[in-house]
Amino acid sequence: MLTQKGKYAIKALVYLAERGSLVKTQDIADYARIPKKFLETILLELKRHGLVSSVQGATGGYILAKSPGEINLAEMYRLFEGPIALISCAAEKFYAPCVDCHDVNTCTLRIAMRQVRDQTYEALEAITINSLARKE
Amino acid sequence: MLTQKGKYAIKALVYLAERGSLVKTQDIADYARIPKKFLETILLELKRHGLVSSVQGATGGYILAKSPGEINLAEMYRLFEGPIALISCAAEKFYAPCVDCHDVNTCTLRIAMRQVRDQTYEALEAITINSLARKE
DNA sequence: TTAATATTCTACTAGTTTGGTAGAATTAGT
DNA sequence: ACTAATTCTACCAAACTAGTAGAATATTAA
Repeated sequence: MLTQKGKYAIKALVYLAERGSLVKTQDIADYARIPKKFLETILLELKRHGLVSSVQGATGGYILAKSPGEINLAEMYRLFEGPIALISCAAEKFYAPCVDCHDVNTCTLRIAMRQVRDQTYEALEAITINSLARKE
Repeated sequence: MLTQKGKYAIKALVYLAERGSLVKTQDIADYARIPKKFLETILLELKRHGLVSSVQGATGGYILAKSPGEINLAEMYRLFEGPIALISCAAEKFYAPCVDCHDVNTCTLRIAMRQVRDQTYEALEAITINSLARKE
């Protein structure tokens, strides 16, 4: 399951994609029903990762820094949740060997979990912020 | 990511499948490198769910209660980790509506996450304890 | 019948993660 | 200068994770 934080991050990006221009934190919080203070920390994190950019001051706010079609949920998952794989030795970006594994190369669980990861990755990668945004 | 507990549970079942007869907790713990006391609680949980059965006393131990081909990782995931879906409103067995959702029927995130769930489910369901066991 | 060895059961615990909040500092438009 | 926004650091309660402790019970073998 996604954390609330990860879910909020996705919803915030989708709303920014729908608006397409500078949006105040308060507006996002109201629309997506996210506690404003919590949303602030999430937006800062998104900014640090280059997904949004901000304008300071009284007329400031946030705006997408990348095309919404270029942000997919596999990337988002990794940012907020960590490895897509269910065990670290089956991960692509977060690979780490199992401590309790006898032989990494012949571990049947690792091989099976790698296939699960690949399937899940494909599904997540196919979903972009743009595909989630409501266009009218 | 799987919890250690869930991973241990799978490894224990796989080892029981490989042995095919009554096995002492200590043997499983040694082979699968699981803290024995922790493994005890896991085996009890597996027993309560009908996946293993036990024999008490000095020559006791655990044995699979179902055919290893009939236990798949989707079932195991649900027992030890919860919903396969990444958000509860996209879950099949653990469905729960989102508090912060505007309209469940048109929520684009729910629809997309349902596809992710379906893909992941298919992959997990295809893996059985038998397919993970090493036969010689 | 008693010692040995196994499962069973309940409770506890240290550490980490989650889902936030508080409050002050900074920035920019009017 | 005032107002309203972002930025930054620190904090916190509750839940979850990964176990451990210890006693009770069941069975076998001597």
